[in-house]
Amino acid sequence: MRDSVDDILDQWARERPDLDATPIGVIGRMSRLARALEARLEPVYAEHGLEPGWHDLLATLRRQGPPFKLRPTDLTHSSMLTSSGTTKRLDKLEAAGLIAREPDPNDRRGTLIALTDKGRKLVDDVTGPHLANEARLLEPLSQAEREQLAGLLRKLNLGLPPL
Amino acid sequence: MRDSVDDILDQWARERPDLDATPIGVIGRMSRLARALEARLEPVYAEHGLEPGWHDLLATLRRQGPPFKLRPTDLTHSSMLTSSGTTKRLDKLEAAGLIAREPDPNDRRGTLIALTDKGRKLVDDVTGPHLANEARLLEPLSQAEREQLAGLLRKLNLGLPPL
DNA sequence: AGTACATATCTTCCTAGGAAGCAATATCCC
DNA sequence: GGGATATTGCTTCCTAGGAAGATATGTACT
Repeated sequence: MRDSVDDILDQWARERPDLDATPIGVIGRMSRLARALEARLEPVYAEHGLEPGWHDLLATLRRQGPPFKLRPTDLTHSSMLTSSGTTKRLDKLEAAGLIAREPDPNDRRGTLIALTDKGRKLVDDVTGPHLANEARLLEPLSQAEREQLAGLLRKLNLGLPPL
Repeated sequence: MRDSVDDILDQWARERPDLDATPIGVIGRMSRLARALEARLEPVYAEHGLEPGWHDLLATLRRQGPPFKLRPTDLTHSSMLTSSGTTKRLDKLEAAGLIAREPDPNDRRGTLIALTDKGRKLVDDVTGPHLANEARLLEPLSQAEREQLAGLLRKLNLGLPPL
């Protein structure tokens, strides 16, 4: 079976036979696939009233375990946002009553972000359906193929050159 | 070797042992990796004065072969943008003299987007270095692993449920 | 031919997030 | 201890792109 990236590779082979376009078979597919997958995660978020990106942040707090607190800096790193992006996303989540800001007792510059009870309940409600949805998206692959894919992605990730 | 997603999976196993979080090992890694890879493509674009996303559009025109023309609708699909996003991106590329809009002789509603000579030269200059950069990013994987990864991504892509 | 519906592109309006910069506090190093 | 430097979180400003809608044209069906 061929996909649209195979067509792209054929076009390059015809138009620029001097170039080796095969990296597109990996990187091009991954860019497109990542976006296509994310688009298929959003409906489950939306069913629970979550904007895209909110679950990622709430889940990061949730999986720390009690007391479900992190500094904004930590959330910035885990969410791959900039600090200004994190501030804005936290503003929304705070306005929705899902997180609360409190002063960091160990650093008077800092703030701690805490899951509220409401946020905790919400993330606990949505994470099950969310993971079931992700599992559904992976159904085209066998269990062995999923593990193989995860392993290749890990290897590539660990070998990434610094930016 | 473990990566940061392995830590995330451990956290979920501890906090929510009732859930199967393993899909994150594929989908979470892919989302993060796709963004990390894209960030590492941008410096090469920037060296040639291209904004992110411009190369994708110019390359789509280039690999069609002569006369290097497509309708905006086609570009919308290939770039995974909406039509309004495409219009704006085309505005920028037109202002930069890299593409030209001309009336579609076969459809009076339509427009054809054509690579200008300048656009053609630019995309021909940048695609080589761009592909070399992509190849560099894939160096952590052996040739066999790259093919395996491309195959798994293709399979997953082809099996994706409709949105 | 004419009516209904579909499609192509662009426009308007809006928002998420980035870049740069700021004030407060912390850390380092002599 | 005290001055230089780093870090924290936020603010301001800006832009890329989405959603919804408008307009013009094409297509299908009677």
